[in-house]
Amino acid sequence: MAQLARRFGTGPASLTEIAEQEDLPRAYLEQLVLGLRDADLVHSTRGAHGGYELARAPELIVMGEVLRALEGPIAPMICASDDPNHVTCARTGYCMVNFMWIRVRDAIAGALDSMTLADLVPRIARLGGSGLPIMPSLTDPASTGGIAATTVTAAD
Amino acid sequence: MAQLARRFGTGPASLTEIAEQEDLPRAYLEQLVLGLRDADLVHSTRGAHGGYELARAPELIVMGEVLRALEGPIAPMICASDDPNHVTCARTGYCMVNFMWIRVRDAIAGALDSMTLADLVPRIARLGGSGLPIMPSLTDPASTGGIAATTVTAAD
DNA sequence: TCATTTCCGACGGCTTAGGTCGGAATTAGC
DNA sequence: GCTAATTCCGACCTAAGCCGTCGGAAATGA
Repeated sequence: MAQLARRFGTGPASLTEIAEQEDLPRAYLEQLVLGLRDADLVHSTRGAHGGYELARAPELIVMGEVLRALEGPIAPMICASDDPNHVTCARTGYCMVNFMWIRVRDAIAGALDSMTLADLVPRIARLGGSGLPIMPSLTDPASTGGIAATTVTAAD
Repeated sequence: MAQLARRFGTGPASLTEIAEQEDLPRAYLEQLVLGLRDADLVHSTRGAHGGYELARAPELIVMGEVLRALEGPIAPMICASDDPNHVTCARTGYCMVNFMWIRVRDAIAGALDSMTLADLVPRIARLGGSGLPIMPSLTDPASTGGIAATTVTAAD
């Protein structure tokens, strides 16, 4: 997704290209991108000179969507799944451990839903194949607050 | 740990007892409690009439400790471990994906470190073997904020 | 027509979580 | 001192999941 974000707006990119640049097996990428396509995060164009491209601008793709598309519902525990129609066990409602996991799950979802692809792939690194992306100082706690700290809605 | 919290102050409880009440295999509990003991969360007294008991009051045991004792360092990804002396991969520092996982990890740690055993095992359910514990309304978002919202120090 | 590329289902290996088993060390009560 | 209760500990087992492979069918531009 990072690769696709960098190329956003420049037409479809084939998996073979991405596989080379990211040093990952193409066959594996295929499998991953399938889920992303079903979640409408990427568009595919088949045939020669085809490939994949982001379905939306990086700013509009929250990492929660990406992760859910790749790994399924967010669930630190089976009994605390994101999935609206998951089977709740009989204890849910009075089980304290479940209560704990729900809070953890919401924390994860909150973090993920407060980041967009654009946050991870800064504009500088988008078109110029300059190499290493510049990132917000990780050690400075103040700077982290600057990233889309608004949309912390743990959907349910 | 919930069981031990309820019995806190009433001397050691044997695993056989707990296994019965919680309907879990004793042999499995043994394995779990070993980690808890090494982390100084429970004290053990060997021999007849021995057993385990909390090393501290439930109010002083944060769930982060418990989880770390049971499951190891908090790490949604190998490259984003809680463990101070974990091996950082070469990309750490400029890898955006790692950046994302770090934020997720901090969210998890924050949630876990803001809950204590006492929050999960309300006083009402401590001594009286009355059955179901009473829990703070889960559906009411306002109430969740009331639980030890202070100690959100993602230790590191 | 052909090379390129997505699409798709089946399969395989390795690691891990979750759990079992058997027996040694320790200790209270008799 | 004996015995029963209990922790302690290492070896073992099993099902599931992650990561990845493989082979081929369908679409499409040149």
